[in-house]
Amino acid sequence: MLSRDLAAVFGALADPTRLAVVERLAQGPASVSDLAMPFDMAGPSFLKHLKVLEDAGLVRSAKKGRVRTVTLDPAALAWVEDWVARHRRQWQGRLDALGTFLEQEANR
Amino acid sequence: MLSRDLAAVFGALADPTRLAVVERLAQGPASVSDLAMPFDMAGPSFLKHLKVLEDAGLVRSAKKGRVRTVTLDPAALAWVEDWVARHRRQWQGRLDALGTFLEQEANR
DNA sequence: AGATAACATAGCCATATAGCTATGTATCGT
DNA sequence: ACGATACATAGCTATATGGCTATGTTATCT
Repeated sequence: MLSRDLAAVFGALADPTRLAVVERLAQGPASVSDLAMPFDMAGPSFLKHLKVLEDAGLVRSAKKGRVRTVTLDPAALAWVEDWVARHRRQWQGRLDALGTFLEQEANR
Repeated sequence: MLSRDLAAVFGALADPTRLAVVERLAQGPASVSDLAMPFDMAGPSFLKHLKVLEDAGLVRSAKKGRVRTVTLDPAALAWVEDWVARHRRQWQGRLDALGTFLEQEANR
């Protein structure tokens, strides 16, 4: 279904570097070099990670002068949270129904 | 930090096949062949996907006779939901703070 | 104007991933 | 006992991913 794009979002989060970048961005926007600083990684390698995050819709960016500022886009995170919450609830519902069933069985 | 394992969970969900399997399992446990049926894929290929899900802790399984039954493990999903919710909230807090700031500026 | 800074692009390389076929093993049905 | 069923394992292949260096482009600084 829509699982194709959702899979891309999960894929973007499936890497320690990108996960750390998202965590950092949750505290506010930052430039590319600020974001790259904590990582012992060549520039181009890091830029690829940013591209993955942006392609997945987790991040937006705009360039002013020679510095590009990156911002978290909450839409993708909201989507992930919603999907996970829905399936957790559904599973929880199953468990509750099973509990009721076992209870009924016990009272016969 | 703990990001390493969380990345593995995201990685397990970063594939349409595995995502669909999780969706199916949210409705209740199923055997390997039941799970595999919707997919036009060779048996061993599908088994690899199940192994990825199980290694990531998203799924548990037990074999009885010749059939292995697979069950969703809610712990990993809970973890994902918690992480996403935390960072969304943090980001939302930033936005709210910015709103307050702009409002104060407007009133001077 | 020239040097430096901040990305951006191109292209290479090693490993990981996702698929396959062929074959093996342990149950189950008759 | 024997064939069929339900996984499991081994090993191959093609493409994707994540890293690098080298080089280019566009602002900013002095």
